[in-house]
Parts: sequence; structure tokens; C-alpha cells
Amino acid sequence: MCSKQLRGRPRQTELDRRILEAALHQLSEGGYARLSLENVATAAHTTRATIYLRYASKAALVADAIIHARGVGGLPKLSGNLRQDLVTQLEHFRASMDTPYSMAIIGSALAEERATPELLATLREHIIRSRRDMLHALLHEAQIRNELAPQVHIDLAVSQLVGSYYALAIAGDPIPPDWPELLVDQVLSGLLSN
Amino acid sequence: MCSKQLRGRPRQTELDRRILEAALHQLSEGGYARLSLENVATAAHTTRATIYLRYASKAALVADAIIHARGVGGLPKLSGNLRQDLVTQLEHFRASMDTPYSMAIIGSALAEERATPELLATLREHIIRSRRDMLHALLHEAQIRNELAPQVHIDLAVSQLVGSYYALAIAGDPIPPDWPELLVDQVLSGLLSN
Amino acid sequence: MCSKQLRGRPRQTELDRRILEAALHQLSEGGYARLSLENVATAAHTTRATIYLRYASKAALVADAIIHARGVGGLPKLSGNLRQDLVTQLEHFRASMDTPYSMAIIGSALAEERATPELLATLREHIIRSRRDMLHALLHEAQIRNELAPQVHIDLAVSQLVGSYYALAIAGDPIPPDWPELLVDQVLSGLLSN
Amino acid sequence: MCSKQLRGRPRQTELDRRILEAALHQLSEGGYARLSLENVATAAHTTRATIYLRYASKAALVADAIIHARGVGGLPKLSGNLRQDLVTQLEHFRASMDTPYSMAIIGSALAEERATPELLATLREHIIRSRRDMLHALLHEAQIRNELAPQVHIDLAVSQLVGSYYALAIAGDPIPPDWPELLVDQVLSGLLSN
DNA sequence: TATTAATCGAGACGGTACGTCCGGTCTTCCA
DNA sequence: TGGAAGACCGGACGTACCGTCTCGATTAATA
Repeated sequence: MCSKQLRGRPRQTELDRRILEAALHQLSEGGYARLSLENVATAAHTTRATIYLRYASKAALVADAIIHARGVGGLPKLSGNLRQDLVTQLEHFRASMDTPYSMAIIGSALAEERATPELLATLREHIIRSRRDMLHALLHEAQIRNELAPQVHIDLAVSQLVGSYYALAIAGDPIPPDWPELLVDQVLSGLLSN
Repeated sequence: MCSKQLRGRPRQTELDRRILEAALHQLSEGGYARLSLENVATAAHTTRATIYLRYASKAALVADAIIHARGVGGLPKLSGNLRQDLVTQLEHFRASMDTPYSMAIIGSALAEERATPELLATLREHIIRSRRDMLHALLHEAQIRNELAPQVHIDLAVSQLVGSYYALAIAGDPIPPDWPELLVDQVLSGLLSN
Repeated sequence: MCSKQLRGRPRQTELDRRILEAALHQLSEGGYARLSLENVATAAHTTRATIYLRYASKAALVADAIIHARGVGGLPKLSGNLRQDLVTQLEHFRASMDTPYSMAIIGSALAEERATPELLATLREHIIRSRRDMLHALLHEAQIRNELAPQVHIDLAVSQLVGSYYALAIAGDPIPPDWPELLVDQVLSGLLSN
Repeated sequence: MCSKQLRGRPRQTELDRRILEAALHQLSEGGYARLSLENVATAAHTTRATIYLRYASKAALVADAIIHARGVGGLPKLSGNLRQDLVTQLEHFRASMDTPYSMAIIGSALAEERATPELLATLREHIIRSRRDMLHALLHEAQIRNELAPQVHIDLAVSQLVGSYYALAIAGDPIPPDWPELLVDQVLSGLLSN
């Protein structure tokens, strides 16, 4: 049991931290493509070879850096009120996306999908899906409580909510301060008059 | 006016075409990062230096290739019926996004935003905005006709429609065949029961 | 007869001059290798293509430029006195070699011998041989007049005189102001005591 | 002291050798200008980048290759007899210059003097000066022994001996098989009758 | 006078090479 | 064994030339 890594010199956990931090910083400055292991290593006061002791590839490092970045923020508390909880979730989502490199990282993952699918996979598994599942659960429970129409396609509803941010960001449109409230109202009520 | 390019040997327009085609093909195979000018040049039966006569950088080439790619498809006809026209637009949008490299290209543009903002700018100007404006116009006219509630935030509505695709694609969820119809119904009607 | 170049627009002889001048200037700045037709063309307010109307290659241009450069200086008068005439010749030789690019040009010709033998051939034919022949004639006549020992190898004697300059220049040694006199005396008298 | 190169993976000395050998071979085939790092790298079974780890530029590589080339040949033994030792030295000099690329390399160094003075400096320091100093010493000792006239300018005498080769080579004249003997006799005895 | 043949400017084009940068792997010593 | 240092291979980038080419505009002699 726990046979791994008992012999030899133990890893410096502080070095782990420095590497991830340096990677995140580089990521925020120029995205995945501009991030170079050389620069990360220099910034972390170590060498490329040492990074490769920890990560199999640039993509793996970045993936771990992303997980590390999100590990900090806890999830918001829920109230039981659908509208309120949706707004809270979207506010949280928005806060995590408004960091300078979020869209760049997601973009890198999409761009590198063929070459290094791990990046996108990691992102989905640790970041995107958890948010989606949270919203999904909120809506699912509301549907059970009959607050939502029975024919509502919940996955699609989630994509409306989250996707709105993506669409605005991709188009370069400003995202209004009260975006969560506006969006939740509009998604719930629909566009049609009456 | 049109003072440019009257002197000197004229460009071989067929070479323009070959370069752009090769670039698009490379783009579809491995995304922006994997695209190399060397390979593009070889595939276009020319040399890197000749490509640099046309484009100042890899990013500029790719940006132009993207414009070129979309130039082919015409826009769909409209019927005047809101639901029908929204579905038609989304079907068209979906068709253009389901090409193998679309999300990768958008991702590359997002990833490279700091390093080479032209790429994202070009994409927005020529691809993303035109679609957004079309949907915006559709909804705006419907609002004037009182088909939509007066308080509807049209930009946000557009982001719900288009963003749904982005969100599903980013999450890796399959996009159902009747996505346009399902989505339009749900966006127009809202999620709430009654 | 004189069938060449009667029809069509005549060449601008002033352009010939500008090209050669520009070539010589570039040659003096950085030698053959650093001389680029692009820069020569620009400096002569013309284009590479126009230069190629006159010269088949970079080497041919440079060869002509060299001939042009030497065309200016006339040959020195002779007095009939061997020692005096040798000194005069060497002074003239030295003056023509002390221009900043002379050794560089000869070096270029040697360096490029395999690739473009015309350069070295032209140099030999127009510059080097004429000087050699002049010295050869001087010594030959002196030998007939019995001023020189009958067993003297005249070609070798010429090589001692001219070669002294080359050897000093190649070694980077300073060439003394009275080099011609010192050398002629030493070559004529020999090194041995008595 | 010797603080250099104790850490890190040591250089493959055999690769050093392969690179220098490839460079010398390329040099002999086409001179400095035709030598390309790409071809050197290929011939040495390595890459340009690896060559640049060792040498800052093409010129630096070639300079080192030249030093390496001469390192092989030892210097000839001396007898104490002036005429004999001069002949021996010149035979050795001639042998080293009759390799196919010697004049081309010296020519390249002269041609590149402005652009890359290291090349000529290296050549002088390692090749040319050592020969010159050897001859200088020979003549100097002879002068002390009163074999040479006291007014003899020794540097000039060396330049007569060595320069003769340069002059013949530059003029394209054939160098007679008994050039060392002929030249030494003529330099020592002078040209004048009696 | 209209034609013809060349020059000239401008710039495209295929090549070849340069020097730099980076990713991943490796080899060596030191702790 | 971990870690620092750095060599090594492979591949791409952007730049600089070379020599050729294709245009259009110009400039004389000629038919």
C-alpha cells in the first residue's frame, strides 16, 4: 500500500506551488501558446527538467495549474429560491470568468483539442462540468417542484444561462453589471409578450 | 483611389487561393498552434518567403483564411415569421460551426488575444458580429411588431441563442439534431410553468 | 557591324556610373559578401532587375566595378634607372592597395574562386597581371643590360616584391612608410653579409 | 579556476569533432560563403541549434575549425644551417598552403574582416603569426651570428619569403616544385650581378 | 507617323540560409 | 531519489538575399 514515493529525497512541496503560480501568471499574460516552460522554470527558480519530473507535458502542467487556480474559491451557498440561486450561481460563474485569462485558457484548450485533448478534458472535468451540474441540479429540482414547465429541456436551459456569457465574451460585447439578474429573468420568463 | 498595385508584377491570384486553402486545411487538422507556414507553403507549392509577401505574420494569414472560408456560404432567406427565421438562422449557424475546426479557430483567437489581437478582431468583425447582427435585427423587428415583450434585452437574447451552442460545445455535450427548434421554443417561451 | 544595341531605348550611361559607384562603396564598407544587390540598387536609385540587364551576376558587377575603380589612375613614368623605377612601381602599387577595400576585394575573389571564378579571373587580368608584367619587364630589361645576375628567376623576383605587401597585410603588420625603398634595396642586395 | 562546465550534461566531445570536420570539409568545397550551417549540421548528424550552443556565429565556427585543422601538423625540425632551415620552413609552409582551401580561407578572412574580424584575428594568431615568428627567429639568430648583413630588415625579409607564395597564388602562376630552394637562394643572394 | 525594340521601375516568385526560440529528452553531478 | 544545470534533437519562426519573372511606362530608331 501507499508504495509510491517513499524512497529517496522527497519532493519540495513549496516548489510545486512556485511552479503552478508561475504557470498561472504566464498563462494570464499571454495564454497557452505564449507560455513557455523555460520561462515558467526561470520564474519558479527551477529548471525545465524538474518540471518534467512532475508533469508529462506542457498541457498537463497547465491543466494542473487551472485546477489549482479554482481550488481556492469555494462554492456559494444556496437558498432554495430558484431565481435567487440561479443568480447566485451566475454571479459566481461570472466572477471566476472575469479573471483576465479565463477565456484565453478555455480558448487554448479548444485550440489544442486535437494535439493535446487532456487540456480540454481536464478543464471540462474540473471546471466546466461542476458548474453545469450545479445549475442542472437547481433546475431539475425546480422542475420536480413544478416551478418549471415539464417539457423544459434542462441541459439546454443550462446552456442558455452559461452560454450567454460565452457568447458575449466571444463577441467582445461588454457584460452588464446586472447580467445575472437580467439573464435569469429573461430565461425564466421567455421573450414573448404576455 | 485604388492607387495600389498598378505597378510591378501582379500577384498570382491562384496562388492566393492555394495558400488560403492550404492554411484552412492545416487549421482544420491541428488548429492554429499546429499550423506551420512551412507546411502551408509546401502544400501551396510555394515558399515561406512568398507567404510573407502577402501576410505580415502567421496570425494575419490565418485571419484572412478565416474570412475566405466564410465568404463561400451565402446567408439564408428569411420568411418574416419570427420562430421560423430564428430556427433558420440557428441552423445556418450550427452548420457553419459544425465544420471540424470552427471551435478550434475561435479558441485559437481567444488564446492568442493578447499576443495577436488581430485574429480575434478579424473573427469578430467578419464572422461573429454578422451573425449576431442578423439575429439582433430579427428580434428587434419582432419587438417593434409587439411579438416580444417590451422589456426584452435583445443583446442578451441573442447571447442566449448563440451562446447555447458555445456552452454545449465547450462542455463537450452532444448537440441534438433538433437543437434549433428546441432552443428557439425554450428561449421564446421561457422556462416557467404556465 | 556594330550590330549591338542600336535599336530600342538606349541605356542611361549615368545610371551605369551610379551603379558602379554604389557597388564600390558597398564593397569598401563590407567586402564582397556583405555587398547586396538590393542595397546597391537602392543606393543607385534603381532596381535589382535593372542591374541584371547589365551584369550577369553579382560577381560580374563587382568585377566591373573593380576595373572601373582602377581605370582612373594612370601608370607612373619610368626613368630607366632600375632601383628608381622599382621603387616608383611599388609606391604606385602600394597606393592602389592602401584603399580601404583592396585586400578585402582580393580576399573575396580568392574566397569565391570555386563558386565564381570570373571574379578572380577579372582581377588577375586587369589589375594583378598588369602590375606583374610591368615589374617583369623592368627586371627583364635590367637582366639584358647585365645589371641582374643571369640566373635570377624573374617571376620569383616579382613575387618577392609584390608578395611582401601581401604578406605584411595578411599578417596585419604595419607597412612602413619607406617600404618601397627598403624592400627594393633588400631584394636587390640580398640578405647575406659581404 | 577551471570553474566552467562542471555542472550539467557534459558536451559530447565526439560531436565537437564531427562538427569541426564537417565544417572543414565544407570549407574546402566552397569556401566560407558557400559553407552553410545547415549542411554542416547534417553532415555532423546534428542540428543547427546544437552548433549554436558551441559557436556564436558561423564565423566563430569557421575560426575554430581552422585552428583545429592546423593543430594536427607538427613543426619541422631545424638543423642550425640557415639556408637549409629556411628551405625546410618554406616547404612546410607550402605543404600547408597547397591544401585546396587554404587560400580560399585566407581570402574569406580578408573579405569578412569588417563584418567579422574574429575570423582574420584567429587566423593571424594561430596560423600566420606562428610561421612568421619562426622565420623571424631563424633570421634573427643568423643576424646575430653575422651570417646576415646588420642592416637587414628582418620583418621585411620574412615578408619576401612568405609573400612570394601569396603573390604567385594570387596571380594564378604555378609555383615551381623547387620553389623553396630557388626563393631562399634568391632572397639571400639578392638579384644584382656580383 | 506608327511600329518596334529596347530600357527602366516596381514588385512577385522560388530558393537558400541565417540566427532565435521552444518542447521534450537525456546525462551528469550534488544533496 | 530529487533537483540544478545544461546538452541534445527536432521543428518552426521571421528576415535577408539572390536570380528570375512579369508587368507597365518610357524612349529612340525605323519601316
